[in-house]
Amino acid sequence: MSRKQQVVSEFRHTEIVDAARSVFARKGFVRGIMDEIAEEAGIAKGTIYLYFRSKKEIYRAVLHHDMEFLTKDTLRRIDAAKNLKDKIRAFTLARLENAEARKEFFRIMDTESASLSLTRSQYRDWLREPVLRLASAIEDASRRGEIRPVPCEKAAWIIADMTRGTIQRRLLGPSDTLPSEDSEFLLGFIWAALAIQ
Amino acid sequence: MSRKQQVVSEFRHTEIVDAARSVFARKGFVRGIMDEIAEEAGIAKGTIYLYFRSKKEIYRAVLHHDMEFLTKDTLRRIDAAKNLKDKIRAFTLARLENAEARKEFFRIMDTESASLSLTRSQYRDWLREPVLRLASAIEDASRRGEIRPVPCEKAAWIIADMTRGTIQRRLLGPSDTLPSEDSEFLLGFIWAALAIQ
DNA sequence: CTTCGCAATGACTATATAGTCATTTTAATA
DNA sequence: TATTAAAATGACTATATAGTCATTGCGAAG
Repeated sequence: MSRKQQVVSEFRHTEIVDAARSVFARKGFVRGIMDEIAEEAGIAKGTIYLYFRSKKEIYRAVLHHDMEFLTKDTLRRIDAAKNLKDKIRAFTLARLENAEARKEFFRIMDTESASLSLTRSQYRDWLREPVLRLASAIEDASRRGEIRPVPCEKAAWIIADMTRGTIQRRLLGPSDTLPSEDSEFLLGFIWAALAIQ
Repeated sequence: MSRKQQVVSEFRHTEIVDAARSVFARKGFVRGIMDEIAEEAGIAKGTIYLYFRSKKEIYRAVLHHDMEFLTKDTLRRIDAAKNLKDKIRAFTLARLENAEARKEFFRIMDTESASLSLTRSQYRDWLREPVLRLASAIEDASRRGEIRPVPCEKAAWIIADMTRGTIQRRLLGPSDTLPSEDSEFLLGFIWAALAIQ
C-alpha cells in the first residue's frame, strides 16, 4: 500500500470512528444505526464496510481508542505526582477533566452497556490498571505510616466509584462546579478518611 | 371484573414480570426476546399482550416493581436507625443485602441502560429519595456537632456511589465477603471521613 | 486523451423479532 | 350436557436495519 493510500485509509477510519462516537453517544448502540453514522461521516454506507467488518467492530474501535487514551492519561498523571495525596488528586482530576473534554465518550460509557457482552466488565478491565496503581500508592503510604492502615485495593476501588458517580452526575445536567472543585471535594473526603487521627 | 378474575389476572402479571426479569437479567432488553419471555413464563406469546401493551411496558413493570421495593426497604431501614452512623450502615446494608437477594434485578440495573431513554436517569430518580434522607441525617448530625461540617448532599451521593460500585464488583464474580463485611468496610471509611479529628 | 484498476456508492436482500388476529380451548352457567 | 363468552394460542405480518454487491466515478499511468 502506498503512503498516500495509508493516509487516506487512516483518515477514513478516523472519520468513521468520530461519526460513530457522536451517534452512539446520542442514540446508544442499538438505536445508533449505520445509515446515520454514514450520513454523519459524509460517506455512503457501503464505504464503511470497506474499513470495518461490522457495527460491533466500529463500536469496539470507538471504545478502545478512547479508553486507551483515558487510561494512559490517568496513569501518566498518577505517576507524575510524587506523594499519595497528589496521586489521588491526579486520578480524580484526570477522570473529571477527561469527562469534561470528551463528553460523548463518557456518555457512551455511562449510558451504554452489556447488551453486547462487552462494555461493563470491559470497562472494569480498563479501569483496573489505574486503580491498581492507586492501590500500590496507598499501600506504600500505609507502610510508611503516612496514613492509617486500610485495605488498599478496596480503598482504591471506592475512590474510583466516587469519581465515576461524580462524573455521571455532571453528565446528567449542566453542573455549576468545575472539575477541579469536584476533585478537591473528593480529595478532602478521601484524605479525611485516610489521614492518621 | 370478578374477584377470581382479578386473582388470575394478577397471577399472570406476576408470572410474566418474573419471567421477564429473568430473561432481561440474562440477555438485556434488546436481546431478551418476547418468545423467550413467553416460554419462560410457560404461556404463549399472544397471551402476554393480553396483559401488557408492549415489551417496554413489561420492562418498566419489572423495574418499577423492584425499585419500589428497594427504595421502600432502604427508607424504612434508614428511618429505623436512630443515629447517623446506624443510618449510614442501614443504607449500605439495605442495598448490599437486596443486591444479594435479588441479583437478577441488580444485574438489569447494572447492565442495562438508556438505549430506552429510561433506566439511567430513571435510576437516579429512584435513588434520590433515600440519598436525600441520608443527606438530612448528615445535616442534622453536622448541626449537632457530631461530625465535622461537610456538604451534606454531596457526601450522601458519594456514599451511594461507593455502595453501588461495591455491589457491581460483587455481581461480577462470586465474592468472598459477606454483604455485612462490605458494609462495615464502607462504614469505617465513611465514618473516618466524617468524624471529628 | 485513453485505459485501467480501485474506491465509492446506494438500491437491494436477508434476517430478526415485535406485535396481531383468526382460530381453538377452557370453564362458568343454566 | 349444551351453550356461550372469555382466555389463550401460535402462525402470520409488518417493520426495521445490518450487511451486500453490481454499478459508477475518479485519479493515475501511459
